[in-house]
Amino acid sequence: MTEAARLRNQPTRLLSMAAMHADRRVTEALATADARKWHYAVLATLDEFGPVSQAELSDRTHIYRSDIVAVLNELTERGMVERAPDPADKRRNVITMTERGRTQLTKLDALLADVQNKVLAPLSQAEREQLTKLLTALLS
Amino acid sequence: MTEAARLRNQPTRLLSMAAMHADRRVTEALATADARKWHYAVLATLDEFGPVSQAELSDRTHIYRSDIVAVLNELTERGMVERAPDPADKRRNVITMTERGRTQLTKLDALLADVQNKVLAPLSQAEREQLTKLLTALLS
DNA sequence: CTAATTTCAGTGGTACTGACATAA
DNA sequence: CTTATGTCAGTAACACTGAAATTA
Repeated sequence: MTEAARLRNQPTRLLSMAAMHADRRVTEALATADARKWHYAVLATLDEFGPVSQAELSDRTHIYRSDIVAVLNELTERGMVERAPDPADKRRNVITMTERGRTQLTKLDALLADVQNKVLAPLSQAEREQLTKLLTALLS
Repeated sequence: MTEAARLRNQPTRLLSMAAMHADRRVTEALATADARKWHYAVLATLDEFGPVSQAELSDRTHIYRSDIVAVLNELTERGMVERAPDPADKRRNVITMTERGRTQLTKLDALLADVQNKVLAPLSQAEREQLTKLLTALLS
């Protein structure tokens, strides 16, 4: 059943649909490891920048400060990060990744690498680079 | 403040971010006309295919049947569509666009054309076509 | 009896706002 | 006094599930 031409011809709609399709696959893959996108973003950030405050985590992942709280609650429950008050600034918490978090991150990396391959399967290597270039330009 | 390299290097994340950026602009533009994406999808579909049932509307727009109900309630309140029982099949409703709906659609078309231009501004004409081609390939 | 249509109720991840207490 | 941080409460659009009543 065909879409209206007006809808088909909106580039932003095409972009949304492609993103949704890709996101569904990412979400499915992460779900097999009891994780979701925000969990990955936080773990990857902690791995690269070491122990940081929630505010910095928010700035680096672009997850709102108010939303970081719940993500960290979930990751703490799962034993993947630890939340401790910062002695140097009592307003802050210092978030540290645990060994278990590191193991999880490695697992999620593998799952995501697989998703990228599957999602980008219809494109050649040159086309993948072209896509990255074009999308990056859109965000500048 | 930089993102972790692991995050930057996920093409699906880049795709999501570009789509979100575009979607925000679309949403903002439609909001100035008291509309949202689903409203436009329904009006555009009615314009192209004439009066149809809610089920067909759902199939053509990819909005779930259960969600079409609320969208149609909103469009009916605004006097842009009319919902009448189908005499030929009493299970169905026939949805018809009103004159006011047609006027609104024209307005939304203009708003969206403007958004497409603004969002795609960083790309040349050739690049826009390339992007469309690549995104279409991702969806096949 | 089976299948399609509309509707309602509800969930879940994400994006985003506003307010508040605490501490710098 | 102002600003930053963490937290909570709540909203909104969207994607999706399940079930119920009606009718084909």
